[in-house]
Amino acid sequence: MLLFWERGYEGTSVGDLSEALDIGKPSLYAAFGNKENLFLEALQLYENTYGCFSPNALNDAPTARIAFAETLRRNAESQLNPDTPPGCFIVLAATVGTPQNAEVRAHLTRRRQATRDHLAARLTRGIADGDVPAGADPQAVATFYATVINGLAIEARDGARQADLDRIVTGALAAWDSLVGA
Amino acid sequence: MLLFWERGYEGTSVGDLSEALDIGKPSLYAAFGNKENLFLEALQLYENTYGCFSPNALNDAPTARIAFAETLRRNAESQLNPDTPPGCFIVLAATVGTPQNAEVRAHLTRRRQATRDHLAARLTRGIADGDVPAGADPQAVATFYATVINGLAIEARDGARQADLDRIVTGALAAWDSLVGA
DNA sequence: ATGATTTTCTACCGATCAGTATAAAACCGT
DNA sequence: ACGGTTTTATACTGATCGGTAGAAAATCAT
Repeated sequence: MLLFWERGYEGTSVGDLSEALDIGKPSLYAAFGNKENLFLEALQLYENTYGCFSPNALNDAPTARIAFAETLRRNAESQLNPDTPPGCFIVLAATVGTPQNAEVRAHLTRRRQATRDHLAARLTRGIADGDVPAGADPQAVATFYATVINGLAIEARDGARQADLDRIVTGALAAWDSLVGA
Repeated sequence: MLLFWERGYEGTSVGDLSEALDIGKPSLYAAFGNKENLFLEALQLYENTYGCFSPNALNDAPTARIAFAETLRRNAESQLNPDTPPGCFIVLAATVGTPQNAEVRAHLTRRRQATRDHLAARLTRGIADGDVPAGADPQAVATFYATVINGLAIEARDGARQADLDRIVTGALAAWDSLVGA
């Protein structure tokens, strides 16, 4: 997971993984089948542990605004966890590459779309709960914050510090009223 | 340029380039030296033609706010130019990869930093011109909008449409007053 | 048109890629 | 201790990587 996170799907060879895990390549293939499946299991592990996006933080908060604030703050923090490579695995590991790995990229695109859908659903609930104006466009607002989350991954890779990311989050949250049409 | 743009640095082989240009590999090497230099020349061509960020649009506008609005709108449009791959070359072509290509990634990181610096410089000028509050933090504001620009590249790659990107830009601009401390 | 120069084509280099055949070694219940 | 099973280490496959040697072909000045 850490190697895929640091170098991406195509930047990580099965030999690298075999060496890092101190396990022979045949054992690796016996356990995971092939490189793509191994990557998908690493992605699953990522989402279950260090994942930069937490649906729980989104749903547990009492209002949509608080939920988004908490989600973005956690996101900014997890993107610079000193124990792991900077930036979000899902955003960075496979955005471009060879045609033969298109399926891996499509899988990560679907994960990013899932994040967008989670954000939009929380806004829809906020409208139902009455803490978001009825005229708000959940898809549009969700896409804006998803864009910020994606952009944070690049910033983190470029060497941004925690204070930098926190300021970005604060700026994004400042747009809330205008975005939801308050 | 189009191949590197579509597939990234490591996702594009010299054989692919040789075939696409209908030029033998030895001719390619005679003209460009090696793959890395060829990539840097493709990047130069990108910045001179389709580049998603235009310093001119930033400096020609009368106020910083208008400059940022124009810059972001042009950016959102160029990221979905139907004649070229979606998303910004500089953001997408090499964000992760093998250690041996670290220098290529560092080069693109420097280009992204240059964009950030351009944005900050325009804000500093805005303060001098009096159209931006004196208390504004140019670096912080510039980093926020750079993050949005980076995030747009991912959105474009994920299949966003022009209206989607335009809404993101509108949302980002809505945060202006709060960001500059008006 | 000719001799010299440049360009291009074919074929190759060693290294590395994802993936595997084979056989030794470790483990297991009995 | 033993036969049967699983795991592991070595060594390999064909394909592709970035890059190049050497010969053929096209170009050029005269």
